Amino acid sequence: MELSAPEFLPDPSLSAAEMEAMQRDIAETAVFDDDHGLDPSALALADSINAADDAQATLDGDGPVVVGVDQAFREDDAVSAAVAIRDGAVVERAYGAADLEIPYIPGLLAFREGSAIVDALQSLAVDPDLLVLDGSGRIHYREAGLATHVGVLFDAPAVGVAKNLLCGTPVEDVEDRHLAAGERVAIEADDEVETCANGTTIGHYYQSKQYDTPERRHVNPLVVSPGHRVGAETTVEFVAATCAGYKLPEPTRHADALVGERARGER
DNA sequence: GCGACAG
DNA sequence: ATCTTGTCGC
Repeated sequence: MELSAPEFLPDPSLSAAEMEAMQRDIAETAVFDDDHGLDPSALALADSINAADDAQATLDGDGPVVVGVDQAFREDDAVSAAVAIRDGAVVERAYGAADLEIPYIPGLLAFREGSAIVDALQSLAVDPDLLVLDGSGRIHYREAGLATHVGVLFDAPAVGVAKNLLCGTPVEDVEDRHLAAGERVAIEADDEVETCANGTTIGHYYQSKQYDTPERRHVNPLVVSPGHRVGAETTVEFVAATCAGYKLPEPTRHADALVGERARGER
């Protein structure tokens, strides 16, 4: 992939104030509406074809390309893996790495892990139809979380998938009740989100998987939000279409597994 | 001042 | 995120 907005490269040496200022610019550049020419059902189709036979799908290769990205950490550097999936089959893998120069700071995650991700994506040959990042996108203090930052850097459709809520208020308390598979609860901007009006839908809780009997065993919902060029509702559709019976989207699971072995020196 | 805070 | 095995339940 080729950088589209190099001026937004996540330079870890910037001051916190400069990082925040950049995020405000990124949020203004970001598009939180559908601009991708991607049909959620095309992704669902790709997944169902999946188990059937990857080999054939790989040969055909005309479905949308979804790229999952994930990071892992070592002593003092971050490694990133990008896995491209088309018609349910892995068609390419790319790795990246970058020294860890700053600690984890809520709201500034992209400046800690971003360089490794950029490194990986720049070496990716295929042109993704959708990027799936592990973290928030629009659900962010300045509407410029990791998924939005990366999406804007490459001007590619992107969504963020997180396991925990960074900020914002769900329209319904999710702590009290376990959601059923497929359920979604909107997350609205509140005072913590400085760049848009309170009440704006900035993402959703999405229950990608749930056990039949929530009594003893339950699964926590995902927190999904638009990264770039995808609306909040479609973000849920995309994530739903890429989850194949597991809590996390398939592209993310692949990236997870690969980056794990890479970080442990297994590859 | 205190709490909250993706990975 | 990471340090880490088995174990309980679906």
